[in-house]
This record gives sequence, C-alpha cells and structure tokens, in this order.
Amino acid sequence: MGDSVVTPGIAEKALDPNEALGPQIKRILVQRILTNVLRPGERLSENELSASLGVSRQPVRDALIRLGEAGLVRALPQRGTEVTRIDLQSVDSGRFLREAAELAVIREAALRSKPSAIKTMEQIVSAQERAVKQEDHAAFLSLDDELHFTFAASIGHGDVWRTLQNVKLQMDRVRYLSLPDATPGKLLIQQHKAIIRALNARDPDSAQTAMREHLSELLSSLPRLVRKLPDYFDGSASA
Amino acid sequence: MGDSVVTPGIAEKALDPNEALGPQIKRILVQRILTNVLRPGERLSENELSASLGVSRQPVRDALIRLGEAGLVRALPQRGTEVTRIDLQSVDSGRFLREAAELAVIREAALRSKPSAIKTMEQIVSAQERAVKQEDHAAFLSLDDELHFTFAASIGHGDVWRTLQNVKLQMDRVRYLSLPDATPGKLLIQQHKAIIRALNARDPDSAQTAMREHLSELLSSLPRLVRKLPDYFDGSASA
DNA sequence: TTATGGATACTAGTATCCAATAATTGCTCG
DNA sequence: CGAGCAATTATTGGATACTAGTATCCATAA
Repeated sequence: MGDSVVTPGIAEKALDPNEALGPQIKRILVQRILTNVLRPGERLSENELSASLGVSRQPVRDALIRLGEAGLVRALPQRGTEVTRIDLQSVDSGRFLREAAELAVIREAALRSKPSAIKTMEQIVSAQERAVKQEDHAAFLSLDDELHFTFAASIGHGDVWRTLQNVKLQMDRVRYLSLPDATPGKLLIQQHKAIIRALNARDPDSAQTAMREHLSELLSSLPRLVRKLPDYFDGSASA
Repeated sequence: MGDSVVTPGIAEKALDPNEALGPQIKRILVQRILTNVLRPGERLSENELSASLGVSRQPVRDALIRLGEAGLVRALPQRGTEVTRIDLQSVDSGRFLREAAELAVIREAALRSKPSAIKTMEQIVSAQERAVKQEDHAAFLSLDDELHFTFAASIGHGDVWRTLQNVKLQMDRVRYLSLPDATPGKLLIQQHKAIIRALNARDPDSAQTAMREHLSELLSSLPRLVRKLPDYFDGSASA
C-alpha cells in the first residue's frame, strides 16, 4: 500500500538556538502534518517529540499549544495529542471566507493597485512557469502563496492574507493530498494570467470572474479524496 | 487622569480545576485587555500572574502563548510580555476582511436562510432592545455577537464567524474604548432591523446595503480615540 | 556629562516531580 | 475457552526549582 501521498523535498533544518524553540518546532510539525508525514488521527507524545528533537518538554508543549490554536492538533487529556482529521465543514467555511476575501481584494486591486505591484505579480507568474517546467511542486505552491499575498498587499491589506493563513492551512492539507492528481499547473497559470490581465485593464468585474473561476479549482479534487481516504476526513457523509 | 474608560461589570469567576487552566487564564486576560484593565504597552510578568492567580507558571505561559497567537500580547525576550498596542493597520485590514465576509454572508442569507433562523434573529434584536433600556452594555455587545453569528449560521457557515473571532478581537478593543461615546444602541438596532427586513424580503442587494451601512458605524469613533489616547495605538500618523 | 559597574528582574529552557486517568495487559475464576 | 477484574503503563496537566543570558536601572566615578 504505497499511499505515501507526498513529495517531501522540504529539508528539516536543525533547530536554531538563537530563535525561540516553540515557533520553530511548530513550523516543523506544520510541515509534517501538511505533507502527511504525520497523518490525521495519529497520536503525538510530548516525551517522544522532545526526545527526538533533543529539547525538553516545555518548547514542545509550546508548539503543540500553537498547533492547537491553528486547529491542526487536539489534546486528549491523559491520552495524547492527536492530529485532527480534516473537517469538511471547516474546509468549506474556509473556502467561503477565502472566496469572499479574495473577491473583494481583487476588485479593489483592479480599481487601485499600482503598476509596480502588477509588475511584481507578472514576475511571480513567470517564476511559476519555470517551476512547472522543472516539476518543482514545492516552489510552485510557495509562489502561489506569494502571488495571492501580493494581490492583497497591492491594496495595502497584506494583513488580510496573513489572517487567512490559519484558514488556508486546512485547505492546504487537502491541497498536498491532491498533489498527485492536482489541477495541472499550466491551467492554474493561465488563470493567474487572466486575473492579471483584468487588473491591467482596470476591469473589476472580469477580475472577480477570473478569480472566482480560479478559486473553484482549488478544491476540485476534494470529493475524490474523501472517497479514497475516508479516514483522513471528518464530518463526511459517512452514514 | 480619570480616563478609566471602562465599565467592567464582568465578574471574574474562580478557576475551575476540572478544566485546563491555560484556556481559562487566557479568557481572563482577554477580558482584562478588552476592558483596558490591562492597557496597551503594559508589561505582564509570568511570576506575578502565577502568584496572583494561585497557579504555577506553566498554565500562565500556556495562556500567554495563546494570547500571542491572537495578537493581543507580544513576548519580548528577556524583558517581559507586553500588551500590544492597537495596530491601526490590522484594525483596518480586519474591517476589510470582516466586511467582505459579512457582505457575502448576508447576500447568501437573503437567498436561502430558513425562516426559523430569521425568527431567531428577530428574538435577539428584541433582547437587544431590552438591554438598551436597561443600559446593560455588556449584554448588548454579547447579543450583537450572537446576532452576527446567527447570520453566518443561517447559511451553514457558523465556522466563518468563528474564524473571524481573532480579527474581531482587535476591533473589539476599539469598541470597548468607545463605549462612552459609542453609536447609540437605538441606531444600531434600527440597522439590525433593516437587515432582517431585507432578509425577510429575500432582497440580497438591500441586505448588503444595510449591512454595509451598519458596519461602517462600528469604527466611526476610531479617529477621535486615536487623538485622545495616542499611546494606545500603533502605526498612526503620529509624525 | 558620560561611562562604568553592579544589582535586579525577566523570559527561555531544563530537569524532575506528582496527580489523575485512559488504555492495555494479564490473571483469575467460572 | 471466555468473561470480568485488577495491575501496569503511558499520557497530559500541573508544580517546583534551577541555570543561562540579557535588558534595565541606578549610583558612582572620571
């Protein structure tokens, strides 16, 4: 059963003693959860983690608290801390919220983003084309984040994208699972180009239309995944 | 001088040893920050807090980590933990995000919320009228939350409102500060009624218009506050 | 006025405890 | 052979005491 769904590729850097350990460990665990090295339902032990990371329990607890606030993990008293299953309800609400936010952002951006910001966007998309050619999934996804952040930043609301991060984490879990049969990068790039074209044309309506179409792609493979990996999900129509 | 801007009114319940202490302490500190018992820039000491609450440092650190994730507090290495000043930039981005979300919610609600949900909304507004008569600010604000949650819940996206909580915390800080010269409750209630009227009429456009007008009221006193209490804010045009 | 040095206070992290409880294991008894 | 019970183990939540490193404040001296 070779369903190791993931292309890790992300190096695990050693811990930097000059930076607080808690946030560093959080990032490591976020990576492991997103890439399904740690799978939904799996149980984590504070002692095990602290031993394997070579730190005490304290910073591990710090990290687990943060993960709990982000909804990636849940503490079960006297039993352990388990990786949450992907809650379909909150994925859907996340999609709703993100769509509302991004549509509002892109409308504003069409009205008043500066040409220099649009230039940046075009460069990011070019970089994405290179990433697709080299089949570098990780780089592609990270550029995708950067592009959407730039949309928000171009109207002075980078903070909006930042506060959507926790919401996006849940969507990203789905996204990493779908990497094998994801929407082809070429199509996503075309959609990005369509959005930027609308910005250049200062046409808010078609910018929104293009964005809406783009976002509808993001979770397109979700139903297939739920059928293939029911144990990873929660709140599905399992009845 | 006598700028204790607050009507506390919120009893501080004793700690319940059957529930994890960290989240409880977080709630207590959130209340103190929102009500300006703890003021922006003020420094918290883990030792002091643990002594005054009668617990060890561990659950206090737990609470401070959570507050840090919510952006209400910032750890200064080797110095202390300070209550963040209210960042005008993130308040504005919060407003933007919330407006985008609530406009999308209310449009959907006009299209497909169930009559029973609308009934609930009407009851909440009635309760608000009673709260205004009794000048019970705390109850009014809490009913306000409940109403907006019900808007989202009526289209099955209660989670949206839940994920907006952290954003709303920053806006709430402003809100509590403005209690003295806030928008009169009667006006807010009229706006609520206008929104619900539009839902009953299944008219998404006027629902959105009414909501937009309502939300624009929320931060109306912000500029005045920034002038009166510049120390509480960050990123203002102080130059 | 400026610099220096010391006292102080603070978080970050480590290392051990203890308490309560869920899960598991193994034993006993029918 | 199976059911029920008791002991064991592993877990988080919490408490306590300690070290390290650093920022801050203040008095004193040049």
